[in-house]
Amino acid sequence: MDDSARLMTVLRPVRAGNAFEETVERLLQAIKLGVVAPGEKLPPERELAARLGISRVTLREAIRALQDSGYLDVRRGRYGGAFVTYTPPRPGTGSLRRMVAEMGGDDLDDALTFRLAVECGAAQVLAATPLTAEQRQVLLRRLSDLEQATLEDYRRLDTAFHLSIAELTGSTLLATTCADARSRVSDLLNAIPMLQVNIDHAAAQHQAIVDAVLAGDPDAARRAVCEHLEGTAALLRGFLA
Amino acid sequence: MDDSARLMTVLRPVRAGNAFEETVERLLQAIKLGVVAPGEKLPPERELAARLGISRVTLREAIRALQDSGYLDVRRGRYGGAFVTYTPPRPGTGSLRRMVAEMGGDDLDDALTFRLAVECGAAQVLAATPLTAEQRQVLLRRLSDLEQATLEDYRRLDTAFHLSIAELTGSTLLATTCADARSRVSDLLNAIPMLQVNIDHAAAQHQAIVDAVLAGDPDAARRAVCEHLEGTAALLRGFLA
DNA sequence: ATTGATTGGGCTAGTCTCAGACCATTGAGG
DNA sequence: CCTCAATGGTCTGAGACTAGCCCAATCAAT
Repeated sequence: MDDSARLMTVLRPVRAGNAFEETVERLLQAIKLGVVAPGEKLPPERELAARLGISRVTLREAIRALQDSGYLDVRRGRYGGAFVTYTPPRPGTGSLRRMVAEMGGDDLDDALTFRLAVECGAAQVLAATPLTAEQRQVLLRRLSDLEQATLEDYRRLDTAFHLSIAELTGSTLLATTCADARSRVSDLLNAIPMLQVNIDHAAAQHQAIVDAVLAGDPDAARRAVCEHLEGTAALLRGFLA
Repeated sequence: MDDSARLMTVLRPVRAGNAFEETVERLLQAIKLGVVAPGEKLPPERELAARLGISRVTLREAIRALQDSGYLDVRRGRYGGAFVTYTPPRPGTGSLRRMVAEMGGDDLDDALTFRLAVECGAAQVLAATPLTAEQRQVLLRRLSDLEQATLEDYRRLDTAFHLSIAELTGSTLLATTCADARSRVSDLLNAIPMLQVNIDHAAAQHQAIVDAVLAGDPDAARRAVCEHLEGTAALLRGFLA
């Protein structure tokens, strides 16, 4: 926490890896967050390369790697493309332990703290903002989508709900940061068995979050998100104890 | 806020620029945030290049650019190095308008919202954490440093105080995010004339933040940071109206 | 004055990445 | 059955970036 800590913070690596690695990471984020749902396809290579600001060659290497790993099914010709084949693996505590071991305990705490801070911050900001009728509708829509979700779609729609809160603030930076925070723990969340008790509990908390936001109560919104995320974190740690 | 918005969020450019540009940006961040104070020097090129994960050639190009722009004074030989010569320009509303025009109004709102969310989130998390005696000391030290600051050092120590809150949470991700958020508005903050009234007002708010954190009251911490940052944001917008 | 450690300055060969052009495959619509 | 638009597959030359090496300058210690 002294000045040298701040040096480490700011003078950290400029790049997380080479273009290929960063591209794989980004595509994996899109897939695992369900931004591109199973069965859907990525944008055409030319368009995607332009969006990501990389060359088609590099993009194709990344797509090839994900194809080899079983995340994508690439088809040629018109109406072809890179189709998402990935579905979250069946939860099991064994795989959870393995993933945490790979990640490292400090990194897990870091990721959970990070997510707690940015999601609480987003909810608080949104609750302090006067919302349009359209914004309220989006939020309620996400909530009802989640309530009617099948077990298959639950995680994806849960992600959509949480990310919508950040998106509705209108801050792109905040939205990308929340997406990043979520993706850092998404594998772990997917490994938690989904019990009906937990889902019901989560549903009540989601409702409380929406209520607080719509009521324009930042403190209540903060508390509701905090409670929800700490519940999830506790569940996670419970399977590790 | 529909699904296409989420596509834009996740499938954004992988890289903000080439290695040279990103390195210049990072060094500028270290200088403008005062992580390397005026008169101090950057780490030796070899060490710095290793930390940033780039080659010495690229680093030297970036340093050269900052030297040409008057941010650094580079001296050879033992006890040489790249010394920071930059000091924040004298505030003036004219330069502020120009900078905002360059930045774009939407980007300004984005940056301010982002900063509000992450700093409130950090303070809330820290207040919810049981602090060690050492952590309390660090926080109090930063506060007293700021209270005794000369006009010359005020901005730098104000930055140090705010960043310490995120650092004390122990989350590297949160610390880097807060540093990033601050650097996005630092030029604008530096352009605001510093009136004694505002400094006194800010001092009281800083004290309120520390009180809430030490008292372990997340809601109060959130409110205190929110009030403080919205005061600054209002001041900023005031000079633009 | 000499020496030695530390630091910036510069060169080269090799790898990564890119832009752009062209080829191959697919399938809907005429 | 043909055609054509959309899409993935491939190649090439140029530029960006890197690792590693050696040179040049500076200054405290001797």
